[in-house]
Amino acid sequence: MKIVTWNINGVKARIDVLLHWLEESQPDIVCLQEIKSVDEGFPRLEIEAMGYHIETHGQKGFNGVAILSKLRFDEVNRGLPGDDEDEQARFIEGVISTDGGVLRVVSLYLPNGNPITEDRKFGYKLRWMERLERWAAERLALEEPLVLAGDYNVIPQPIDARQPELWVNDALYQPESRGALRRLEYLGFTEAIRTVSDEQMFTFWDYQAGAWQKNNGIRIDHLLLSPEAANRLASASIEKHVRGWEKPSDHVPVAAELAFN
DNA sequence: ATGGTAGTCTCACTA
Repeated sequence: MKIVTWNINGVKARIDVLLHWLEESQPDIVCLQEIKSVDEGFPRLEIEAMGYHIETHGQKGFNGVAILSKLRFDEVNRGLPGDDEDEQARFIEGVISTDGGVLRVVSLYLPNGNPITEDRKFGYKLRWMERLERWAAERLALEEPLVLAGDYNVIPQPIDARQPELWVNDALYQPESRGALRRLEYLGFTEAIRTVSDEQMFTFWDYQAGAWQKNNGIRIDHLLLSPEAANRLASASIEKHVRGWEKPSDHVPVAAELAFN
């Protein structure tokens, strides 16, 4: 069971790239972020023609998440609980039945949080992370295979940035952001990429200032596995080459293979 | 300190 997270930065502008990547990568489940589309605008026909079920949680212009799955959904929940005032589309959970039992998958787009001087940005990010931690603690109690996949907008460690000194005033690298991610992981999650390699790897290169050409990247897209999912982890990888394609997203797909039969 | 790029029912905002 190949599960992938990918911040696609606009699904309508990226549909040709997405279809080409699906053909090449052959994922079973794809968690997309920043679809930047309302649900009715999602280009579902072409993707369904490749055998995927699609569940979206979109909004106009910004944000928006989706899950594509070769297996059908038994249940779908939209929105992160804990704040009825929060109207940003950043969270969708799908429950899928496999031959090896139930699998719970989340596609999340954590707030960027910049600038750190504005509560409506950085405060919102930290409060969102508190809500995510509470939600995750509840779900872990189910003792099911659970994958929290997404753009976390957090650089976990200095090694996860080519030039960490450039990020010291950025919301993605604040001690509060990194501490909140660490607390989430310490509930009992295994981070897939760091389980298979200690090397420096990136998942995002800015469009600006030749970041890709200079390999000036950061690692902010993560797959967090519950113990029951981590037990099944066979491999994990970053599909870096996709950043070099025509009209790319600024993020690349991050994949984990779980044994599910 | 600035600007560099990309996407979106923008004429600004988000990243």
